[in-house]
Amino acid sequence: MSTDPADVKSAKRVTLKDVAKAAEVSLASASYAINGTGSVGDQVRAHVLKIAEAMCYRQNLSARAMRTGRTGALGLILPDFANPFFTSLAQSVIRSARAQGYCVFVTDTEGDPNQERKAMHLMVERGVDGIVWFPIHDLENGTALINDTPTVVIDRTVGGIEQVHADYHAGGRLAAEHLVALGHKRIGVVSGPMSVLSMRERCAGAIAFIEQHAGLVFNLTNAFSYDLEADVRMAIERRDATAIFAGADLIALGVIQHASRTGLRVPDDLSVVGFDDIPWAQISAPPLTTIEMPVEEMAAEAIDALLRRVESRAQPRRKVVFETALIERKSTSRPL
Amino acid sequence: MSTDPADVKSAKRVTLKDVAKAAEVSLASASYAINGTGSVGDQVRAHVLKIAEAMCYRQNLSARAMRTGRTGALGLILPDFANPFFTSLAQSVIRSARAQGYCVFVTDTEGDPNQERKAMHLMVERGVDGIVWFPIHDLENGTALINDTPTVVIDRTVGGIEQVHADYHAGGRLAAEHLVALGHKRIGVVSGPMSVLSMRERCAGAIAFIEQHAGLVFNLTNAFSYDLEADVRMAIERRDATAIFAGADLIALGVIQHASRTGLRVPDDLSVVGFDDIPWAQISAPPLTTIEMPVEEMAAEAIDALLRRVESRAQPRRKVVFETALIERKSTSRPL
DNA sequence: ATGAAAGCGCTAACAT
DNA sequence: ATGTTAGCGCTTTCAT
Repeated sequence: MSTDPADVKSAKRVTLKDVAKAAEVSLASASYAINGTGSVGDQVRAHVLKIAEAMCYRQNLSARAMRTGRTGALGLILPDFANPFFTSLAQSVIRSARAQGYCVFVTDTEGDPNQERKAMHLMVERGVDGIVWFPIHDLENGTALINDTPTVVIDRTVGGIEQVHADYHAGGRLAAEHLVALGHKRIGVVSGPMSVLSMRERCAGAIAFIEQHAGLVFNLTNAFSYDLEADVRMAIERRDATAIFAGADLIALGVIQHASRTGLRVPDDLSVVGFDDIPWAQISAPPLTTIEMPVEEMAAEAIDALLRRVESRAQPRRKVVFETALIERKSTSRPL
Repeated sequence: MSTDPADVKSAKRVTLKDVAKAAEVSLASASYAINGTGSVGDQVRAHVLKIAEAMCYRQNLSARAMRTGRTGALGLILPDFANPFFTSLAQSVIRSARAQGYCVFVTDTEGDPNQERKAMHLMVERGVDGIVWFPIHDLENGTALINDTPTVVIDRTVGGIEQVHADYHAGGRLAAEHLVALGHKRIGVVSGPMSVLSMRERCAGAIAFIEQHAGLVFNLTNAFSYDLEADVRMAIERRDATAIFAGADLIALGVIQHASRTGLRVPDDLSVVGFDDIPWAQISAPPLTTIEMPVEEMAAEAIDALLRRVESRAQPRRKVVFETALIERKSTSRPL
């Protein structure tokens, strides 16, 4: 009579054993049928599958993990969720992983190396099959942290671990070339924190080209932030640069807004190039010209490399470097 | 001699048994010591802990999960990572969960109800202790999907499941009040997709107040997107509204940029209010006046409610509603 | 093709 | 306070 879910009982989940019993086959056959492994007769398989479906059977992946040593879970560790760059990356990683049948634990470290260490430990305890790691800083050697769990590092330089990078140096150069090609002679640089190699390289790439083909008017550092420090605000107000290369889009956006607020028109009075191509870049006013890295491809490569290591730990340790590209929008033009 | 990790062997992880053996105690005592459960002598506990540390012991949480029926993992399911609103929410959920010792599987459904169903199943299989769910649409009844896993829904209305909402109606009214208080008499509305209750309520709240205290010049719908549809672009260009309420910040930003592009100054010629207070709102030009919901508190409440249900399923099903607030920035002013 | 049974690492009765 | 031991649900070897 009552098919309603009022028969809650203790609501125990149905197990493979229940299915096997209901289907009147052995545990093994049920397992074979459901996983498509061993050998089972066609009608048996079909029958088991039907029963399982009818009983709403769901595998217990913890149990399976214990037997197989594989959890089918991956970990993603990144410094800060609030930063839009990491968000794009997270999305790509999660989707790539899903496409390969993996689920991902996501955690951020709030920029704190202590939390980072704890996060790594936690992932290992949880038995993730692999870790995609965007470290806070470059590291001499990261092997102690990962405890033999297959890991690939994105964007940073960490000894002893496979890495996926973009060609930051070339990217910086690309930005500078663009500015010089436009005819700019007096160019300023506002870098992000120089503590990470990827930032040093962007700026080195840009500066080398600028010094050779134009003039470097200033070279300042700012936090990885939309808010500008006093010295860079002053440099903008001094107006002796006709163009600025910013080491990150967030900073570039800050530059644009400070310039606008102090009466400089972008791009007429001041051209601005960023780096990263975060989503915000498209909706800024004017839309930001920037250097893009192929985030999606980098994420896919990270996952591929990771799963390759999961299959067989004896992988050569590689570092794959992706090309960057100039995305020309409206924040740059010829100097007046 | 060689203490270097060259003795890789088969690199088997050290188990509790190994620790117990090395510490010369029973498995149980080792477990007690490490989990701080049962009763163990102080020196024994200390000894076990030291050995475990020295051997780099890490619990196997799959095994523990199998015994205890608890995985210590939560699932977060949301429609779309690219949308900045979900990102803030995800960050808050992850941090709240971490504070309570939980790790979270994150997945997006790309706005596809099919993927949503699959995601729910996957979470159940993985044995998450609970699910924080931001559904794509409102649902008559969601109980079939969750298969008895404790779940709390955010922002949507789903029958049979605990919910955490903001007071959308009051928020919409707040926005309208602000515009009317500024002296606007001709106000337009650009809503987001009306298929979800939270959007219908925002707009209902705004429109009711506008019709009573000013004039509703137009009432259009747009996708949840920065890009504007033809009819709303035309409505803006027609210039018979001095202010616009947008059902979402993303849309508000689109309105601002289209207005600017067609020669309207914001806020002088056109005031714009949004809804959500996404991170981008602060950096738009001009910074966007908007209605904020307390995302962090909502996430914390969701996690709390969830964990309460995890402790004991026999919780009354509640719906908790948070207040919204007006964030006054620079996109609104008195009409000229 | 199918079944019986061992055991993954752990926790929690239960004995001592 | 400490030890012994029975499973949790599953996969997989080994018989049949």
